[in-house]
Amino acid sequence: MKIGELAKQFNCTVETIRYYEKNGLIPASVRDSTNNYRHYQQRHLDQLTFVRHCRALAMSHAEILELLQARQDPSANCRSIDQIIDEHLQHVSVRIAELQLLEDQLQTLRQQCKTPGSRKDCGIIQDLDRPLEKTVRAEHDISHVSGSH
Amino acid sequence: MKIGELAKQFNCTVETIRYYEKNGLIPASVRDSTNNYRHYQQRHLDQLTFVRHCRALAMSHAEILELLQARQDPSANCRSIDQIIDEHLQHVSVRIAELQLLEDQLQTLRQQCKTPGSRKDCGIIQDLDRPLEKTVRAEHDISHVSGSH
DNA sequence: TAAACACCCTGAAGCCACTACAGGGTCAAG
DNA sequence: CTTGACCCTGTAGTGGCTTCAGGGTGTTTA
Repeated sequence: MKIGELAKQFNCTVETIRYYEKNGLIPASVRDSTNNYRHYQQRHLDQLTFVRHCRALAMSHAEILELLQARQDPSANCRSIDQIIDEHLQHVSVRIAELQLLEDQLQTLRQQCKTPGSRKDCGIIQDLDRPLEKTVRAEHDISHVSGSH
Repeated sequence: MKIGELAKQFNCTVETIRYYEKNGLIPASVRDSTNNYRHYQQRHLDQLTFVRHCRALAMSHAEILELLQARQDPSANCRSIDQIIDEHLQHVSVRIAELQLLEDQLQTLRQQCKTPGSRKDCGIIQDLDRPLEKTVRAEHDISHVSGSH
């Protein structure tokens, strides 16, 4: 199976697959000796299924590489696998809490301007001109929607 | 006021301030003619307050630059300001919903391995070896914790 | 048989908002 | 006069791709 076909089947781009291969998320492909095209076999499909499932669960490549290790070693203990999932779940939960706090703050801000008028009287700009609350700054510091975990 | 002092007051690094200046988020600093050190005045403090407040609300630099435009033009209409906030709020809400879906999926996954044992029997790995549900893949496609908005 | 077009290759640069580092200059205290 | 804190510029790194430049290959159709 050629790379384009694989990409279509997995609903991603060929660049993504090449990128995964380069970073060891899927095994190296077999190359056609005449044109150097990549060819994929069942084991590639299986591992790509695993990887894409992990990515859909928002795991980082580092986390996925750890899980692949465990996956390849049947004698490994479950503990390390559980730990990765638990920590990841923790990241996600923290991120949700942060974003919910943010949502509240933005809704409050949005309330400052109920009636559209001139910028001079805009409560939103006036609000943003005030410094941050100490509490907010302390706990939350800076994060963004696309923020780090 | 020198850059280090400013950074301390705003609880950020000097590199961040230099970066903001380079990207037009704060006005160019006045330079000391003998040693080329940056010096900051009240207008810098005011604008940096605004910018840091926006960043604490997870706005992108592009969004902040738009708001700064409106801020500098007292004759501007409130509408554009509201719109930026509304759209940003929308991003945040969507992101929260995505992450909550993710959290559910991860909790379900975590349930697959209740008793620590050998990797051979690990329900988590077995689960990850299965392809994604079509519904999930379709609506959600791929995102990550630090995901895009 | 040749042109058109779809597909494949590599390697480098771009995205975002910083962060870190290399390699220097400046300044105040002891 | 040395130490150490601060400042400068410019470049590279982060993650997970995406895009682009500049090619080669393969199939189909005129």
